Amino acid sequence: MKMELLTELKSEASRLRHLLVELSRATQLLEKSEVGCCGISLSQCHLLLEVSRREGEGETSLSDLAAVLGLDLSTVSRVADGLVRQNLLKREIDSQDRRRSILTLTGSGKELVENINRNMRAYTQEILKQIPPEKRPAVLESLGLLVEAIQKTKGGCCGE
Amino acid sequence: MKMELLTELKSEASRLRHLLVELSRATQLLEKSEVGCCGISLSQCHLLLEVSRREGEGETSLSDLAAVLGLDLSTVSRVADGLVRQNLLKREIDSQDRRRSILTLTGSGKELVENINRNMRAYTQEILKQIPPEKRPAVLESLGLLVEAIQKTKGGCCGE
DNA sequence: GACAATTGTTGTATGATACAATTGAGTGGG
DNA sequence: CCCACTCAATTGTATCATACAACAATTGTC
Repeated sequence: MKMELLTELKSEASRLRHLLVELSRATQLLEKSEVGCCGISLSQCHLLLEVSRREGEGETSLSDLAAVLGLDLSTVSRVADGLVRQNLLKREIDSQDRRRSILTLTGSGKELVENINRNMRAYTQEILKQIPPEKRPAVLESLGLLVEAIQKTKGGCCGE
Repeated sequence: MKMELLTELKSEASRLRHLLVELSRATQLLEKSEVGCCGISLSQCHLLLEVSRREGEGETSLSDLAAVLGLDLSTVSRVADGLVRQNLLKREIDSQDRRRSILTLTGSGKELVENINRNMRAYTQEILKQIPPEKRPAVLESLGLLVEAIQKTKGGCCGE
């Protein structure tokens, strides 16, 4: 009995692994095809969307973004540079704490985000349409479970 | 009626989008943490695993890999270079068609792949353990549906 | 055998990223 | 009040990942 469960876990794990690889390739191709069209790079896009997502929930500093995006501050600083240079973001010094830079969307920034959101919305709808309507709730629920499970599992390193 | 369905599609799409972003971040962090430990880079790891996966199903050339991995030939060529230099892969000229290079794992290559597989197996099992056993089959099925759906949806570009 | 197509390599450029060193601000203890 | 300490951001430097273009070697076709 115990044996069977273990075997099952292993075979499920192997399937999961394969699916994760597939998924990663699929979404990568996807992002590649989406990008460039907007005139900004992929990481610029991520950063811009994150700033947009956080507007209304208080001000966003570079270190906030670094934490959320899981990137080094220096990386975020440079990516933001690009967006500021393209007049999509504005950098302002926080008057409360003058070490912090606050990022906000400019007018063109907002427009671009609107555009990107429109396209992403259309795109995810297309994906959903490929899935039978009655299965969609299950797919979303499952994906949620998976994301949570991955986040909980802090990836141990090879050697340890 | 129609209206409701449309609204539902939209709200599901929005949730899907959010989940995809989360998933992408989670797996990215994951890969980052896994990598480096094996002494090879992330793309080297992908390539190496792909070569390993294809052993037994015939010989693997650089363009085969480029196609499967969705990368440019030049990229694959250079990534493979690194692995050959580290004596993990062997490059041999196909005697049937001397333009082609056939990649095969060396002894150390096989060892490393074994190691990586062991760790990835352990890791995906850990993820699965975070999901209630009765839900696992549904999660796997859903993920499969999703991958398929994404692959079918050829990503249209922003502007179009 | 000339020419088009295929396979791979190399030059060059860009993007994404991290780590280390540095600068400029806040902060708390003596 | 000043010093040591911490924190936010920037900049220098290095590496990896990647693409496109130009080129070389082969192969297959007519």
